[in-house]
Amino acid sequence: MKDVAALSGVSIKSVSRVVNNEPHVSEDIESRVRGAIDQLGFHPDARAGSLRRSGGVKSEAIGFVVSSIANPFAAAINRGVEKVATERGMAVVASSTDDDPDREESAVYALLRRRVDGLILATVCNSHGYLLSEHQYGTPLVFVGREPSGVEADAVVSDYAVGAGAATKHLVQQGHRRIVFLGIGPDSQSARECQGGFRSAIRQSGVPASETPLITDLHDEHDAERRTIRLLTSHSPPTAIFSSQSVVTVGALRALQQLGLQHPVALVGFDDLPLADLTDPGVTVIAQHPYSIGTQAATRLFARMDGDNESAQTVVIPTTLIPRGSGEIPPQF
Amino acid sequence: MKDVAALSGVSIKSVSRVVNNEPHVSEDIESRVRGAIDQLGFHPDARAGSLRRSGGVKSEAIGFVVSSIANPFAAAINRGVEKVATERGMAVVASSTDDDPDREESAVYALLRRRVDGLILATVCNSHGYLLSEHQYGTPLVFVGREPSGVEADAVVSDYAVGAGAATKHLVQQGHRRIVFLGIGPDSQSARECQGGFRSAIRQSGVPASETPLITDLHDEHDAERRTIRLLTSHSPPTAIFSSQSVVTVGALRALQQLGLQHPVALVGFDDLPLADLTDPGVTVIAQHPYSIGTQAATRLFARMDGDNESAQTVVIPTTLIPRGSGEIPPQF
DNA sequence: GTGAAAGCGCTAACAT
DNA sequence: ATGTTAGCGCTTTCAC
Repeated sequence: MKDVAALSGVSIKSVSRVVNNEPHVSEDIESRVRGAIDQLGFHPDARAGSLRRSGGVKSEAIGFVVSSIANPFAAAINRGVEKVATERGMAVVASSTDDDPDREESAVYALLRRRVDGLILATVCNSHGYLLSEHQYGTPLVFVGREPSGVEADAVVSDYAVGAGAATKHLVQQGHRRIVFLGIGPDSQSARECQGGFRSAIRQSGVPASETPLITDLHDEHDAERRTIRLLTSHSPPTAIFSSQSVVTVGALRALQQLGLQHPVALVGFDDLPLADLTDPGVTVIAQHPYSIGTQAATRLFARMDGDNESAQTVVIPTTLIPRGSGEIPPQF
Repeated sequence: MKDVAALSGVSIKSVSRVVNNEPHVSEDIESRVRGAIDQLGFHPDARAGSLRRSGGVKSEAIGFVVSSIANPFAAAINRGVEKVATERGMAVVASSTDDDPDREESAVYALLRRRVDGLILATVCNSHGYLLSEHQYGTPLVFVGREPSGVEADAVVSDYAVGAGAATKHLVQQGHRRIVFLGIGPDSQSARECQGGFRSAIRQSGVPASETPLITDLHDEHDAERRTIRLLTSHSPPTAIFSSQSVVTVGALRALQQLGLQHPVALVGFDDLPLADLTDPGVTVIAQHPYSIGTQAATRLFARMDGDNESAQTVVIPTTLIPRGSGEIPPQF
C-alpha cells in the first residue's frame, strides 16, 4: 500500500480510502491510485485491515468443525454455510476431527487463534465444556445435528423424532407389525429422538412393543450387515426394517441383497443415500436437508454476531419421506 | 498478550517467548506466564503474528478453489489437502465457484487478500491468465484434475488416458465390439484424454472405428439418459457402453434400468460412484483416488513454498478398475 | 535470561 | 478533499 501511495504520489490514507470505497475522494486521485494498484498487482491485506479495524477482534472468517469434510452430508452442510458466509464476504475455514475429542479441541483452538468471528460445530463429541469460556468471552457458537451439552448455544437439527415417526407409520400403513429398529451406538441425541419417534409411532398404531425389537448398539456398517442377517434368518424374522443412520441402512441393504430378500422385506432408512433410486428396489428414505441445515446454522451465527442476545434457540429442520420402493413393500410372511 | 504480561508481571516479550516455546526462559517466568494465560483464557492472535513474522507475506493458510465443495469428489480432495495442511499447522480456506469464471476470479482475489501462502485450484474454467502476475509474484499454484493453461504451474491429475484404455480393453476382452463412448462437452483436457485412451485401445484391439461411435457433447445427466435410450433403441444398438464422467454414468444407468437392459448391456464408467456395488448389477468403474490427489497436490504446493524452483511438473495418479458386474457382461446380440 | 523499542500493513481519529 | 499520527497484537532487533 505504501508502494501504491508512492507510485501514485498521494498519501497512504488516500489509497486506503480508494481501496475501501470511502467517499470524499477526487476523481483524479481515484484514477491515479487505481492505475498504480493495477500496475503493482496490489491486493490489500485483509489481516492487517481486520487487525486494526475492530481492535483485532474480527477476522471476517468463521470456523466449521466437523467429523470429516469428506462425508457427503457434512460437505453439503459446509456448502450451505459457505453460501451464506460468502454473501457477507466471510471466509469459511473447515476442520475435520474424525470424532477425536483431542483433535476437536485443538482444531477449535487453531480457529480461535485465527480469530474466527464464530464457530459452527458438527461433531458428536460430548464435552463442550472447554468451549464455555470462549463462548462467554463472546465467540458465537452454533451446533449442528445435535444440541450442545455444557454450553448454552444455538443449534440446528433435523426433526429426528417426527422423521422416524413418519417412517414407522409408513411401514405400519403397508400392513407391517414386525418392524425392527436398527440404530448405531453409543447414545446420542439424534439416536434417542429417533428411538422415541419410532416408539411413539408404534404405540399409536396399536402394535405391541414385543413385535418391534429395538437394536441400538450397532457398531458400524459391517456390524449392521451381520446383525441384519441374523435377524432375518431367525425363527420370527421382521417383515420390515427401519434403519436410523445411513451407515446402518447400507449394511442392511447388503444383508438383504445377500439373502435375496430385498423384494419381500421392507426397508426405510433415515438420511438419504446417493444413488438410492438406482438400487433394486429403490431405497425409501427420510431425507434430511443438509444444505438448509448449513444455511440456517450460518444465519443463526450471523444473527448472534449482529448482536442477537436472545436465549439459545434450536432450529428444527423438517425431514422428507421419499418413497422409492423398498418402503412400500407389504408384509410377505 | 499485554494483559498476560501485566498479570504475570513480566514483559510482553517474555510472554511471546513462552507462547512460541523459545529457549532462554526461566522456569519461574514460564510457569507464571502459563498461569496467567490459563486464567485469562488467552489465545495468541495468529494474524498479528504472521503479519510481523515474515513481513506480512505469510498467513499459514492455503486456499482451495473448487467448483462445489459439496461434490463428493471435490470433498475427498479437500480432505486430502486438509490432512497434509494440518500436519504443517496450516488452515485450508475453501471456496466454491459453481464453475462461474467471475466467481472463480473473485474467490481467488478474496483468498489473496487473506494472504494465503498458496492456492490449489480444482476448476474447469479455461482462462487462468489473471493468475499469471500473482504466480510470478510468488504465490505457488497447483492445479488439480487438469493442467493449467496460460500459466506454468504444477498439476495433479488422474491417468485419464490409461484409465479409459483399461475400461475399453476390459470390454473388448468380454467380447464386445459395438462399444459406444459417452462423454460430456464442452472439451476439456480430461475429456480429450479419455477419448484418446478409448480410441487407441480400440485401435489396438483391431475393432473397426465405425463400430464404436463417440458421443462427446452430452450436456448433463438427463441428456445422457435420453441419448442412451435413443442409442439402445436404434437399429444397431451397442452391446457395451463406456461412460467417461460419473454424471453420464448415472444417466446411462437410468436409461438401462428404464429399458430393462441392465443385464444384457455392459457398462463401465470412469470415476467411482457411491453405492455402486448395491445396484443390480453392480457398476464396474475406473476409480479415481481423490484423497490421494488432494494429498499430492498439497505436498506439491508445500514443496514450492519450501523453495522448490524446478520447472512445472504434472503428477499423474493411476486409476483402478473395480469390476462389480456391469462391466463383465458378454455381448448378447 | 530479560526487556525496550521499532515496525509488519493497515485504519481510526484527528488535523488541515 | 487530503494528510498526519497513533496503534491493532504481535515479533524482530538489539541492548542489558
